[in-house]
Amino acid sequence: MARTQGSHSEITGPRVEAAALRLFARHGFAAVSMRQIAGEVGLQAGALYNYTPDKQSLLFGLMKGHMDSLLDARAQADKGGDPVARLEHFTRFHIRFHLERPDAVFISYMELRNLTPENFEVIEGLRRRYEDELEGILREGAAAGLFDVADTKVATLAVIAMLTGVTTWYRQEGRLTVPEVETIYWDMVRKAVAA
Amino acid sequence: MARTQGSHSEITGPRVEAAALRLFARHGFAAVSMRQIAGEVGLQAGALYNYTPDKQSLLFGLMKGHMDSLLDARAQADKGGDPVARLEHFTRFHIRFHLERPDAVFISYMELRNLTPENFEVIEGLRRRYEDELEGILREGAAAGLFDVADTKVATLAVIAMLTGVTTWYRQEGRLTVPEVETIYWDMVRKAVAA
DNA sequence: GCTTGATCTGAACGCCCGTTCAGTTAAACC
DNA sequence: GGTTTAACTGAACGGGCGTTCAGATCAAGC
Repeated sequence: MARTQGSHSEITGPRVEAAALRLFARHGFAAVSMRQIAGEVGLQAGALYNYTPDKQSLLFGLMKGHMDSLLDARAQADKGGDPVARLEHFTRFHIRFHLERPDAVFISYMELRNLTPENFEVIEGLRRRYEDELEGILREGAAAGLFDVADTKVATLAVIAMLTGVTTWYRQEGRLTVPEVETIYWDMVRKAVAA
Repeated sequence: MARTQGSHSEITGPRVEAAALRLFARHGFAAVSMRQIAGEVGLQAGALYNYTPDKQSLLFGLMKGHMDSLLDARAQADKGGDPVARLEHFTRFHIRFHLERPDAVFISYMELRNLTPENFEVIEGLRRRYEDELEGILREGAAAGLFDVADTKVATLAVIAMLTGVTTWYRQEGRLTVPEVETIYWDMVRKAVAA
């Protein structure tokens, strides 16, 4: 047996990534085997190596893809304006974006330690670039007297931790819609940094 | 060869737990082997089974121990008072307690998915009991008109996520002392829930 | 319709896994 | 000092791991 009916790399490739994303998020990178991923797609393990040089690259590709699309979406979305408006926009954007891809978020925060040092550096750099977006807003607002934060860097990390935490409890079938959640969090963020 | 010089279970037992804690936190439960843990303590893998029935119990014991001591310490520390004072006390307690045991915190938040369903239920229950402590304070303060939170449950989770986030960036050698960090976070928490 | 190249199988490689256990040694007790 | 018991070794168990590759099969272009 060999090449199977209806096999196409442009279909199988994304299916491999999707299966890896789901399984890594569910069970963790180290606990998922290449055979499991292959099984999910309906392949033998060997066939995966048409799509990734190794397991590590598979993980890195998922995380890099997530961070790239996060930074891209953020760049598209930032409409400028005064710091308060920008902060509200950032808050709502962050919540919406993260709630739309819970698996990728989970992996990107949990599997950092399973990256090789070089790959870790890349992801860390992208994460810092995203944090800098928020820090810039807070710094600008503080300089204008609109915000009062004791330590801009700490405030940045505190706000991001608070916002990202939403992914640990939010359920689509729950009692709150995403816009409602956005508003609740924006209320807390606004007050937390208020002058 | 067999029993080694100076071998005592009351010494080896804690050493096994400490090594497992360190290694699980560093590399993740699934990525750490029993042979690695044993090596760290200077044993063969088989000897570990004098101290734990299996690897899963080792993880569960660490997490249960952490949650128990968290709830114990919290029970000891709650001095009562008005909701604002209690909230400040909770904030400072949470930060201090978590910064004192980063490895246990890391494991307890990251390795939930590696617990068997029954063990998961136990840890989840303890975690909820801890969250209820904060939720009680917020509810009491809101009823008294001291706090203004749109959704008490969401506010609870948001505050805890923000506070726990401190463990991801705080370094002992860094520019901030623990009390300074406590004060910065308390300032944000206070304002975030303020009326 | 033939050829070519992309896609996948199935088997194998060497290695590590969690766990068990008979046997051996050191500590503890009388 | 002899006996008992706690602590540990070393080897083995069956099985799964990531990765490689020759060979088989299908899709696509002429």
